[in-house]
Amino acid sequence: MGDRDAKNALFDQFARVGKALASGKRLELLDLIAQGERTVDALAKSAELGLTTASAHLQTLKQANLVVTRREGTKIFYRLAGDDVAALFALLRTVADDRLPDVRTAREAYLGDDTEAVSREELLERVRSGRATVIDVRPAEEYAAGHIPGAVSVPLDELADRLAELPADQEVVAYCRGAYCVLSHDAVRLLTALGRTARRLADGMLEWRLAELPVAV
Amino acid sequence: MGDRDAKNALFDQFARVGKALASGKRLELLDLIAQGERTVDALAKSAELGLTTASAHLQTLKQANLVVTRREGTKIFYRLAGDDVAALFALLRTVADDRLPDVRTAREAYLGDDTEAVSREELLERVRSGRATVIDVRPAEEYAAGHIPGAVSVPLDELADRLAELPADQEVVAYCRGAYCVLSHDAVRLLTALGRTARRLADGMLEWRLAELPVAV
DNA sequence: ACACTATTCCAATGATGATTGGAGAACCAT
DNA sequence: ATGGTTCTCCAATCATCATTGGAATAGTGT
Repeated sequence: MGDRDAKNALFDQFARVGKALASGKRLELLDLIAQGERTVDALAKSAELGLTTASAHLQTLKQANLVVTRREGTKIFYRLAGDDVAALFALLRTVADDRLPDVRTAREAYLGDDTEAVSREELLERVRSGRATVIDVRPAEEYAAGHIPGAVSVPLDELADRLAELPADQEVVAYCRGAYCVLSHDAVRLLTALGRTARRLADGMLEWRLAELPVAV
Repeated sequence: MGDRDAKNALFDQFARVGKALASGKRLELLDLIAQGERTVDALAKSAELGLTTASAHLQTLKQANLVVTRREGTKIFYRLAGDDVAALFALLRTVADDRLPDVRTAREAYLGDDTEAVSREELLERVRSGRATVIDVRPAEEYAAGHIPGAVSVPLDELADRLAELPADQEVVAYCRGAYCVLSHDAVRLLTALGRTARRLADGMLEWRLAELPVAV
């Protein structure tokens, strides 16, 4: 047998990444950061956390080297250390969803009634043939940090007001952050209630990027 | 914005999986369980943990549904809930290794001086052309639970005694549990010290299985 | 029924993590 | 320099987790 202390040290090092992923708040911050770099203040507001609490969690993520920071004046921007981190995050959620019945329950409670989904392939095909309008319903800054080519930014809060911009005779496909983002679900429910034909991308920008599909900036 | 409580509940559910992965001891248990089902007692001994401590950690893994149990008489066998869990575990280690310099340090300290490695493809090619003898240096019960086709079980403890079984004019390729398993490193160092030509598989059975290469039982 | 084995449950202790407000540090603008 | 902004550090409190020995449970063999 190899040296016990050295083995413990190695596995404790692996556990640092596990520990970073061991809090719902941190996972929510990661979910936001995965959409593009954000400041501490913006992240705290989006995740509805106190500034110091958010900062403490971000420090934890930073010490696990899952995120890196960039300073610009008084602001500090956090972004993912790499796409391997996004892949790990996505796999964690998939495993949780596949293994834990409570995740399915919580997901259904959060996302609401299921709406019709289209796959990434179907979306690409619809865009190519001009048969659908693709809208990005995330906040504008996330769209700016990278979006599906051809998609129009229509943040969910503006959707009802900007309905006229969307062709009434065409299907609308909405997408947002990822498989557990509520925005596209809300968008489809809103559009359907207003008499439009709408569907949502089954997952979102996170999975799109991980599938190495083209991203526009 | 969606319902805050529901969103917190969802992310806290995801975090259950993270929490399960947030301990070096549990990761070591997972590493062992990934090689095939084992009893609590066997796992406690292999990981050098107290029985109740091991049981408590196994309960944690079980409550996260990363492992499942099977009873046989008085014994309870733990095994992985699925290969998705193995993939998550492997990705966690890869990300940790790529991101945390301390992991590299701890790995080098544990595995010792680096020995020459062959890729999975090279191993397959060498076996096919009969140019190498492949030995599985894990404990016999792990070999029994599944091994590389054509490999011979020579647990590390028996290697020195069973040297005569290995053709002296052929290269030996040793493999063990995975990329962070010390056994194949020790085997190569031992064989080289005894004048044999030996190399090790770059990773191990965990990665072999995840690559969906054939497994013999 | 009884002893025996394997494992979990329980309770107690110590260790680690989360959250918060307030102070401090880095930077910018005037 | 001074004041304003953004964020981190510090210290205190509370909550959660790890570890342990001993009791309890489930099953086997006599």
